[in-house]
Amino acid sequence: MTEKISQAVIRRLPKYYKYIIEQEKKGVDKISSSQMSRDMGLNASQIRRDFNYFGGFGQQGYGYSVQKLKSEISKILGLNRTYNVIVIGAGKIGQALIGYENFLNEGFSVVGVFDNSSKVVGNVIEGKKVLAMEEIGKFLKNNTVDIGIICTPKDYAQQTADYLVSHGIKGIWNYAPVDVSVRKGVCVENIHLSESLHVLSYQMSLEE
Amino acid sequence: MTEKISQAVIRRLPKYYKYIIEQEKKGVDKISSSQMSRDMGLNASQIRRDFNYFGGFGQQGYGYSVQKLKSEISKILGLNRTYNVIVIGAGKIGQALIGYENFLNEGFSVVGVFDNSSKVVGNVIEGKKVLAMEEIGKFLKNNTVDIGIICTPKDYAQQTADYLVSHGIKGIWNYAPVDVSVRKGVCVENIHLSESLHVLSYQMSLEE
DNA sequence: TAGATTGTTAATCGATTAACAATC
DNA sequence: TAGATTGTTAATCGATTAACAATC
Repeated sequence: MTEKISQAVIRRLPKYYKYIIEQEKKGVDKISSSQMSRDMGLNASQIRRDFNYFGGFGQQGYGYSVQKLKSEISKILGLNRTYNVIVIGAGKIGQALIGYENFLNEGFSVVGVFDNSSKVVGNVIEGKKVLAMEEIGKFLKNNTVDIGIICTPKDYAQQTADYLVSHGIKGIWNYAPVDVSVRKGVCVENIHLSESLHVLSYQMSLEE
Repeated sequence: MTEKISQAVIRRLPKYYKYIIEQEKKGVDKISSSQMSRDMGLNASQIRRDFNYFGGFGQQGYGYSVQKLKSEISKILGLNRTYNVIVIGAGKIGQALIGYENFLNEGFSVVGVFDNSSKVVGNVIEGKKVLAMEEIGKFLKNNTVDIGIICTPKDYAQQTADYLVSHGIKGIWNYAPVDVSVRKGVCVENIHLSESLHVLSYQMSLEE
């Protein structure tokens, strides 16, 4: 599998995964690319080609086993393990993410919550006690943490990322409205909620 | 301007907008595509071509006026007006969005908040009183509302969208973890936070 | 076997980029 | 004017899709 897999393909994988989970819940145990095509609004060739970048896990004349698809895509996405996660910044967005049950379902476990404000430190959110920022270093020494979710104000985002990375964190999920950059070998996803709001207003302005 | 503008171009516009706002804040009043290219990590030709889909607003030999770029892109994105917004579902995510100051900056005004739970109805969140779900109909009759932000549990998302659309709402920003569909003429942006988390775990699994 | 559907190649389509003429 | 930088075309690159052979 030396072939380079494009970002476009990768961004479709979570959609396939979600769809497969739904099918599984419905009790479906076999699915064809043409059925997926109709349900998901993607081209059937594209679906088959996407799967085949990873080796192809269908059966000619039959289709795809939902079980097999689920386990293969889940493996590709790295969802066949658990991730320990900390949340930095227990403001509104931080709190929302701590409680986002969907993450917990899927192997992401919030093991620590940190905040700067003495108003928040000590509070319990979704069963997690908020610790003071100064304790992060110690916490990271004593616990294995895979991912840091940055929910700080934007002026603290980069320094928070730097700090986490220097303490061995390998993944950053950043909700501060500014891109953070990290060294090679560390992964980051920058979330900009306003971008999609602007796309929405763009589209609305076309309708008039 | 009959030429079709691709989704790829449109998704870059908010990034340009954000960048321009930053430059303006720094007091920069002129910018070249090559400088933007370096700062944003995009190809300079692409930047110029993107702007030229909308008519081109630079000056040869000089570059782009930050003021002009800002006002043009803002106009294209439909940000030269105010949007009245309601939030349906005052759970954690709903609350986070109500308080997301960045929206308010940019002409999005939360005029109503609704929830089903009697535990929440009557509470005041960020200065907004939470109303009961039953009041939406009346509210929409008496107020102009442009956008509905859906923060309900996923099983209520589609019916909420249908209801809002039937009462004249033209834009839906959906945070429930399920795609909602709407009739032609109505705009929707479905947000799936977990997708980017899965892309993150995918990337992390490549690093091992 | 006949029918169905994948896997995979080749063709098409669309997006990105290089190049340079236009022009401030 | 000389220098700089846009606007725009043409070339390149990459992603999507059609088509069909492979095969269950």
